[in-house]
This record gives sequence, C-alpha cells and structure tokens, in this order.
Amino acid sequence: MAVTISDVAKEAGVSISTVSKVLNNWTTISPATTERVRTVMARLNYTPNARAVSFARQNTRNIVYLTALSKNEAYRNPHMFDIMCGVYSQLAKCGYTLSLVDTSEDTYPCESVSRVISQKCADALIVHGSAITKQETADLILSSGFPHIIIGHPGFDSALCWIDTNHGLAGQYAAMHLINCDYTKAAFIGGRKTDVISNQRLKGFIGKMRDYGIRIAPECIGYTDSGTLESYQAAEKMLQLPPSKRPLAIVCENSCIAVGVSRAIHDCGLKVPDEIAFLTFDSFPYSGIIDPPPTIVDIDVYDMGAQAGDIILRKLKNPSLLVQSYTTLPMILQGKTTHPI
Amino acid sequence: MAVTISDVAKEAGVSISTVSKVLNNWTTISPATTERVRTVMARLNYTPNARAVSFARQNTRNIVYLTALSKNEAYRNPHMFDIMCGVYSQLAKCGYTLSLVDTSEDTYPCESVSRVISQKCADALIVHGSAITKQETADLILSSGFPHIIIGHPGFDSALCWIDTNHGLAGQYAAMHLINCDYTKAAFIGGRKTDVISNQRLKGFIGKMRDYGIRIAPECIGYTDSGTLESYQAAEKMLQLPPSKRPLAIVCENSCIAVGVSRAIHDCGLKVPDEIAFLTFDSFPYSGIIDPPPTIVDIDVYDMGAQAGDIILRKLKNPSLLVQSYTTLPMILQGKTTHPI
DNA sequence: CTGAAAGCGCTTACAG
DNA sequence: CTGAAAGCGCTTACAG
Repeated sequence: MAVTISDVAKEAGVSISTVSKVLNNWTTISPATTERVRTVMARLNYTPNARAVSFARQNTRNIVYLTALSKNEAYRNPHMFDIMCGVYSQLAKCGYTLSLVDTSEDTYPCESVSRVISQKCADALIVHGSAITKQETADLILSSGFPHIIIGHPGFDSALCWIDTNHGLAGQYAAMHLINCDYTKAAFIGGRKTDVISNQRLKGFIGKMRDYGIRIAPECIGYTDSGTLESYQAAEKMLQLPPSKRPLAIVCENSCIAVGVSRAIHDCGLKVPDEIAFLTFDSFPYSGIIDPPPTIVDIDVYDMGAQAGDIILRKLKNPSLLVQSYTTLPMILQGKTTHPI
Repeated sequence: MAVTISDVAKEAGVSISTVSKVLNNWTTISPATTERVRTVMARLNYTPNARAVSFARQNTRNIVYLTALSKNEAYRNPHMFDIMCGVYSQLAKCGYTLSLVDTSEDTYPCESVSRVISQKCADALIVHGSAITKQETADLILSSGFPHIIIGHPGFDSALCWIDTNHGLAGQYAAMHLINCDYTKAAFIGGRKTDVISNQRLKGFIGKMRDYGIRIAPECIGYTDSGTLESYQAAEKMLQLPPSKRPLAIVCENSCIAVGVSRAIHDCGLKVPDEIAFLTFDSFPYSGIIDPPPTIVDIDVYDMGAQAGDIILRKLKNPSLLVQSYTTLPMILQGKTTHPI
C-alpha cells in the first residue's frame, strides 16, 4: 500500500499532527523536528493523498472550466482553448487543478452549473461566455454564492463577475496605427451587419478616426459574410473608386476577409504598402498564408485567461470581490502591409 | 450548511447506511424504503459530496489528461484539443471527470507524471503523445502499474498502452480514391523529407498505387517546407512537365501545401477537376479557403479521443488489458477537385 | 513546541 | 431487508 501520514509519523517518532504541521509549514514546529520529518518523508517517498487532503480541508483546490467541448470546437474556436491554457497556467502556479465540464449537451441551461455547485467537486467556476446566455443561470450562480468568473460579457446586467476583451478599443488601435502612418483615406471591410464583434471594431475605428478629423465615407465601409469571394468583391469595388475617393488603406475585420482583400489588391496590380495598405484584426486563422505578411491588431486571449485565473484565486480569498471589466489590451503586430511608424 | 447524508437519513427515518445503499442502487433495500429515501433526497435537494465519496471509495472517478498547454498551443495544435474533447465525451458519460495537467513547463521529463501518480488525484492517466518521449517516463508509468493510455505511438517499444492514427492507411485511402476515379498519372507533394507523418502518408500512397500497377515517377514526388511558395513552385514544376509525364492528379500532404498547389493550378489556367485534379490530407487549417472546395482525406481525431476514453474506462475494470493499435479510420470528404466516384 | 482527539461525509464488511 | 461501527487519511482547534 501507499505510504501514509502515519507511516511517516511512526518512522520519525512524532505524532501525525506534527507531520501534518510540517506538511503545512506551520511555524510552531522546531527546526530540528521539521528537519527530521522532512528527511523521513523524502526517504519514504511520501506524498499526501490529495483525496484525503481535500476532504479534510473541505475544499478541493480544483477549479471547473465550463464551456462547449463538442466535436470540432477546437477548430472552430481555438481561442477558447487558448484562454483555457491561460487559466491553467495561473491555477497551476498556486497548486490548483483545473477540470473541464462540457455544456454543449445540456438539456436545460443551468444543468452543468448546478451540478458543479452542488457536488462540491470544485471551489470555483470559470464559465466561458458562450456557455451562459440566460438570466436564469446568472441567478443560480449568484444565489448559490459560488465563486465564479465569466469570460465574456454576459450580455445582460447582473452582479456576476466577468471580464472581456474590448473590441471597440481594438478598433481604436487600428485607427491610431493608420493615423500614425499618415493614411488619411481609409476603408473598413467588416463581417455581417449583425455581427457584434465586427460592429464594435468598426465603431471604435470610426470613432477614433473622427477624433482626428477623418471621416470614413459610406462607400468605404463594406459588409461581407467573411468569405473570400465577398471580401474580394468588396475590396475590388473600393479599389475601383475614382482616385479622389479611393482609400489608401483597408482595415479588414478578420483574417478571412484579409485573404479576399489581399487577392483583390494583387489582381488590381497595386503595390503594397506603397499604393495601398491594409491591416487585419486577428492573426488566426489565415494571416499566416497572406503574402506579404499583414499588419495585425491582435488580442492576447491567453493573457485574458491568465487574468481570469488570477481573479478567481483572489475571489477565493476575498469572496466579496466584484470584477467587471475589459482587461486585455490589443497589440499591433507590424507586418509588411502598412508602413512602419 | 449543505445537506448531508445524515440529514437525509434523519428525515427519512433510516440509517445513513441505508441512504448510502439507496444512493448506490443496492438491490437489498426494499422498494418502499428506496422510494421514501428518494423522495426525501429530492425534497432536500441532496447531492452527495463528491470529495467525501472519492475519499471513502478510495478512487476519484477523475482522469488526468497530460499534454502541452502552452500559449498558442490551441492554434498550433487544435487536433490535440479535439482529441481531448473526444476523451471528455466518453468519460462524462460514465460519470468521470477530466482534469488537465500541463507538461510544457516541466524541468525534467517525468515530473508531471510522477506527481499525478503519487498524489492519487486521478484513477488513470491519458497522455498526449507529444508529452512522452523518454523511455524513462515509460518505465515510471509501467513500474507504478498506473492505468494509462498514450495517444500517439511512443516511438519506442514498450509495454505501454497506446493508440494512434494510421497515416500510412490514410495514404492508401488517397491512392484508392484516385484509382477509383481513374487517375492513373498521379503526383504527391509532401512536407520535408524528414517529416514522419508526411513520409508515412507518402509510403502508404505509393504502396497502394503500386498494388494497382501504377508507379509514381520521381519527378512526380515533391518535398516542401509546407509553405505556400514552395508548394506553388513544386506544383508549377510538375504542371510544366511534357504532356506524357504531366500528372493528372496531385495529392497534397496537408492543406497549406494545397493552398499553394491550388494557386499554381489556377495560374496555369487549368480546369479543375477536368484537366487536373487534386486532393489534400487534413481539412484543418486551410481547406476552407481553397476554391473550389477540395476533396479531403480526413482523420477523425475526436473519435480517437473517444476511443481512448473508452479504453481507459475498460482498463479501470480490467487492469491487465493491453491495447496497442491504430484505431481511427480515415475518411474521404468528396470535394470539387476530384471527380466523384 | 507537541500530541490526543474530534471531525470532514461518505462506503462497506459484518451482524442481526 | 436494515443498522451500528470501522475506516478512508488528512486538518485543526484545543490542551498541555
């Protein structure tokens, strides 16, 4: 059988209380005893039984990450997994474990959440935004008083704890970059008119440009299905505008759009970045095959995950902590499709 | 405080043993008692404390998934996460939980493995292939007798339990597809000469073609860095061969290569699939932007994960079970770059 | 500075 | 069919 705390106690000639205190670094144990117990633990190759510890302590040092884990999710939404890795990194540093719970197969919205809370198999809950859309779920979490953080603004007001990325700010970064490079005639090709993220980026972009006295003409704002073809056509149309109206820089709302835009530019025979510049949000998934390598407004979602991990650990110490904020700063990855500043 | 088994026992007027037996579906409890206890449990909203259960049972019903969880891993290797989702799906069905352990920050190879084993915070270990490269780690797992499965052939002989995908077989599938469509002059553009997967696919492809009496000429086998440019050039070179030697179908070892090949075909003005056909392995990451949508030899790694989950559950019941096999069948996703059969 | 003892909430032989 | 009791391996007031 495995070595237990009693074996160590017997070998070291002390009580199990003392071994336990050494284990937990109590300062009341004499250096000599500590030393002796440590030696025995090392010799017997003793590791505390995590099951017993968590039971005795009434906590698990485990955090549950609630999200959709269906087939192909990893290809559709790798960001979610990058966030998860960020969460993991912080938890592991503090000796916490991370376990996964899938929400995609729930028959009713609170199912997974209530199970995790009532089973006490975790001390806290990290919920990926896609998994919490209902007020009902929010109420459940709130009324249980269970430590939690939602990654992604819940979409409705509540006293839930959440963090999110600021897409409007990313739009402003895109604008600032163009302004710093002196591109005063600019265009924006976005996703569908109904796409929330696309609209936030567009709004941030237009707003910041206006702050600098630059107006984006209606014909320089395009909406697409984010497919290569529609993006190509949107860009082509803009590039064929009369010289006075033709944009000198195109902001692509995502890398799929950038693929189409880059082809249109290529087919129009324009030189990048001298005759036309462009940049894109998000390096994933397609920025790697765009030639020349584009300038990118990127968001470090791993870091957002790490922050979520930090916050949950702080909440465990101080349950009344309320965090509701946009945390992660966008960053510009300078490519060859805009002039360096 | 939370409702415990004693509360239920008191309310139902039975002993905690009886409640426990109802909980665990013992057949020795009378229907009447069972019914009464169940009613009380429902009324009090009782859920067993998972910590206490796992401690009393001496098992956790938790499985650890050991892998690299570093930043950007989700973009570089989404397959690993898809496998993980497959694993999860099977474990969850049987009431097991899945927790994550990162190996990317280990200072010595067995560190994470030995920690998991000695802490007893899991009943079994699923190790992603990338995380186990050393004989040393294999020895540790084997000598501990800890239930495990490695996803991906360990690369050395051992008594470890593992499953893997069969890339050679996928190569054969590609060959069969071309043979069925009557493409008797075919080419293969692969990754680097040192790339293991690329070579296995190539070998399977050539072997099966030979079985049907078709030899692939040396000038119809290309190696690249999997970049768009080199792939473009490799394809261009083949397409410029004299008509007697020019391939009628090109097999691309991955979707990055397919992007370059598809552009080369486009620039040569050849009609797909009438004048030239092509197919690619792996839908991820770039097959979505290739026009027309390519025929793909795809591998369902989610299913491989699900099988790993099944196997580990079987091993928990029968620890002597040894599984070493290639499990997942490739499948052909018919696109518009080859004639349908 | 150290130890005896209660307790965490279940499971499981064993007795009846 | 049901229950009393030991046990799982720790932690933590409390007493000394």
